[in-house]
Amino acid sequence: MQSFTEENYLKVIYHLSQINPNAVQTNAIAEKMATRAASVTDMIKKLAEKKLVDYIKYQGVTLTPAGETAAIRIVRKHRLWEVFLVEKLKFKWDEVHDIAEELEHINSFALIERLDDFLGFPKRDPHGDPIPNKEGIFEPSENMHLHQLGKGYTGIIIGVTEHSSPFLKHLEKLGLTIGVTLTVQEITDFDGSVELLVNSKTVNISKEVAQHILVKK
Amino acid sequence: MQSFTEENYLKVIYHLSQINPNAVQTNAIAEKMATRAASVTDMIKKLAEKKLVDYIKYQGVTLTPAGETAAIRIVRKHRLWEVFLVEKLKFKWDEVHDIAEELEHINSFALIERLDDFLGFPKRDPHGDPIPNKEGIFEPSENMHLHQLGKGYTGIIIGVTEHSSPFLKHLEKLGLTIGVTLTVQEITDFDGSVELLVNSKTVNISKEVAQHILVKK
DNA sequence: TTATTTTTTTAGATAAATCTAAAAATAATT
DNA sequence: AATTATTTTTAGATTTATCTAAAAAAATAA
Ligand SMILES: [Mn+2]
Ligand SMILES: [Mn+2]
Ligand SMILES: [Mn+2]
Ligand SMILES: [Mn+2]
Repeated sequence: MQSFTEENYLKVIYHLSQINPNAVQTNAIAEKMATRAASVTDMIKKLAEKKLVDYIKYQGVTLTPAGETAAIRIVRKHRLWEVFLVEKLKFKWDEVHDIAEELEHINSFALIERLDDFLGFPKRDPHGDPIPNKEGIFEPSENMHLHQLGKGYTGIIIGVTEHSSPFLKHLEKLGLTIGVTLTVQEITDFDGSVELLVNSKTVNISKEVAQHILVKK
Repeated sequence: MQSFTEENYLKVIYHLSQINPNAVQTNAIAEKMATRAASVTDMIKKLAEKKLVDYIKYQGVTLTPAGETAAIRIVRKHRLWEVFLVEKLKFKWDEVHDIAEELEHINSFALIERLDDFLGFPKRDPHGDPIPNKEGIFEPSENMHLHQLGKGYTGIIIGVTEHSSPFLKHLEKLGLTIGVTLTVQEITDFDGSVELLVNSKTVNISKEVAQHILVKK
């Protein structure tokens, strides 16, 4: 078993290696964990000792298969708890992250399997992120960022790649929530902002916002 | 805020001072926490520093009002989570304690209030223990141990004062679960064992078992 | 290729929670 | 009241996860 701290490191390394498939840098981990590079080096050595990461000095880390399994288990728990909080306890999608950040460390196999059952085996969390099954397998899906959808195309919002409360509240105000259908009317050359048609109304969003919305055609 | 460890100490001190209203002894805490007396002394000093306990060297500890409030908050969380695990996730009453022991430390006021709402504001946990309300108030109730009920009297099981899995499984096998009506037919002089009538069948239990069942007339 | 900047690691400290062994205080027995 | 037994505390270590400051390596720029 891992400590909470070790689990948080594993999850951060996992997420960073999703974004960039190369070895994960010490500094990148330090920033995500809001800690110091020296602390990261200490912890990496410990995780390497436990065979959860492969580590070469000055060359960053990658998860071993055991490390990835552990990381995915935590991601699974985090996302299932988020579904519980939104679906059952009626939290808003911008309120659940911090609580799930604690709940993900509760250590009981039976608990998470029963929770999954209770929730009806959901495939995505409230932010559209996929939930791996018991074996750690993600359902394949073809998403793209709204920014890349192209003028004239219609898509359905299936997720977001930014989870901060201000961003999520902003989307909600604009009516851009999961499952909503939209059409790209215009992409401005000047600043990359995007004009959308949503429920027969025109909505303008910045390039930055568009880059954090996932859609499928 | 308190650490998990501090919270566990506060809860143990609270429970011990319920059983015996005098100051709680260092050794009693050490036994319950499965730790050493020296460690308890260290932690007591820290809790006294934080004004959560009153402490006189060699004279044991008592909770301050702030300490009691903190302890009751943890008890509330523990018991509400147990209700969730049994009522919603279909765990057995002997399986929930260890999981609740972790969940009780999740730190979110909104979470516990919404959970309480979701569960329909239960008044007792799966073992019959009372759940304090948001303000820390317990509903008054007049229980007695089955052992003290007296020959010929009829009562309803409302709780247990022993939470180990073997004990709870034993009760279940005997049909002695919460809400069941029973009549005392005989109390044996020799060993204090009790003969009960439960659902028109005779059930014999030892004195030790009878001492851990709470009933009301 | 040399110099500069950035990244990463080491060395050494600190704080929290624990432990063992020994000393001190209190309680119980002669 | 003196002795013995029990309980509790102190002293000093250990383990885990941090940190700062300085050294070392790697990457970038001149
Ligand atoms: Mn976490
Ligand atoms: Mn999420
Ligand atoms: Mn606990
Ligand atoms: Mn209980």
